[in-house]
Amino acid sequence: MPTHARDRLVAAAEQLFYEEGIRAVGVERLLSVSGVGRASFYRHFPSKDDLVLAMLRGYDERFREWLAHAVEEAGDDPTALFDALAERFGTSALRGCAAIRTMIEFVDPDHPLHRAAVAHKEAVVADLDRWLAGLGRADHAELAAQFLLLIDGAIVSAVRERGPGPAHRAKRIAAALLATRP
Amino acid sequence: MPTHARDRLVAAAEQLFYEEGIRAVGVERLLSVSGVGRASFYRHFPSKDDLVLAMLRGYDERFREWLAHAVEEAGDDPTALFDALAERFGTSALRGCAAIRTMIEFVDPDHPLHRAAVAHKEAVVADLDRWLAGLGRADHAELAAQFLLLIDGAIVSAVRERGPGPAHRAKRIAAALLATRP
DNA sequence: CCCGGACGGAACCGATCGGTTCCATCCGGG
DNA sequence: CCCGGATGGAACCGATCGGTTCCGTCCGGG
Repeated sequence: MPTHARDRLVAAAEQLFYEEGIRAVGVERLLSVSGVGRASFYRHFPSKDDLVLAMLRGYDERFREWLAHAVEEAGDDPTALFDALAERFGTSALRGCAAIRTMIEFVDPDHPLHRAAVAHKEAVVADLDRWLAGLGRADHAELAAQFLLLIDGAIVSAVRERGPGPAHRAKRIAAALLATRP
Repeated sequence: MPTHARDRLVAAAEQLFYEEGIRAVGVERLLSVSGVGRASFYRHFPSKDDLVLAMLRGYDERFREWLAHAVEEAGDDPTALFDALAERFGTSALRGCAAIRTMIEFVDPDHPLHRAAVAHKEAVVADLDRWLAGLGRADHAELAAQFLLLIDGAIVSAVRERGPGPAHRAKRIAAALLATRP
């Protein structure tokens, strides 16, 4: 339990936006769940969108760190990320990826929140590219894009299927891609 | 230009919900764009959600027909669907897949609109399964699920990348999958 | 010609939206 | 001890939300 109002707001935002959607959650709910006063909200964030932005920043940081840890733990095997994904899919109420959902809820490509979500995905693909290049693959750039396509496909599939199935499926595809020489 | 109020409403719904999102478009906008009176709206649809449902039904029908046509035209080659996808991605403002977006905007798995979107995806995977089984693949079920994962991954990628790139990427992956003997 | 169904316009409803303002309180450091 | 910054509560704002109701009009078939 964070003590500062700002931290409590971000925590409530992460939970509520993830479970119900951004447009679906009003400021009122955020206040009652976080226990923060209305005035304090707008002292810390000029608008609701800025809170969403803060939530996205935290998501970007945690998710990529989590991914990197999974890959590193497996001896720099990028396909290990799908095992980590499978584990995550197995837990309770999966609701997809915060960035994908933001990208889709704010579908206008010029919207700041859409752009922030896109930036997260581009950062992930850059991470993937580094790991795949580390494997000595000449086609690391294409592979990185393919891996992100598999990750996003697995996430969307998992929202509807529930369970680790889509992650295993994506891993099998990824392994097949790595098995073919470039 | 459909003459009947109901058809005009569905047409406006398809356009507006696709371009801006379901929650983002109020009944007011639907009325002014369609030129339908408020009373007529609720004469044809008990609620806004029912209009969304009607829109989804139309999307399911058209999209699957379009997919089937693309596959059939290529001599029953299922990977041809990615070429059709690439063509679609190349045009103007791609905003993703109506079903994925509905599934994500109404993320509660028990919500009728979420369920309807899931049903569409399950119908697509059933179509894929038939085509792949027609190829004589023993692993047609797994392949069908993999193909849908690739389709959804390509769509999500395309929302952020714009252009046919993700579709070509997905096709290359699909071809690699078909190249490996089961 | 006239009747009835389909329709559009507008007023209206309570609820909620995101956001502003004022005020009382609480708490820690000087 | 006391001051100041951070806070929570509540009233209030205009706008919009989804939905209901009534009424005048238009148009085609009997």
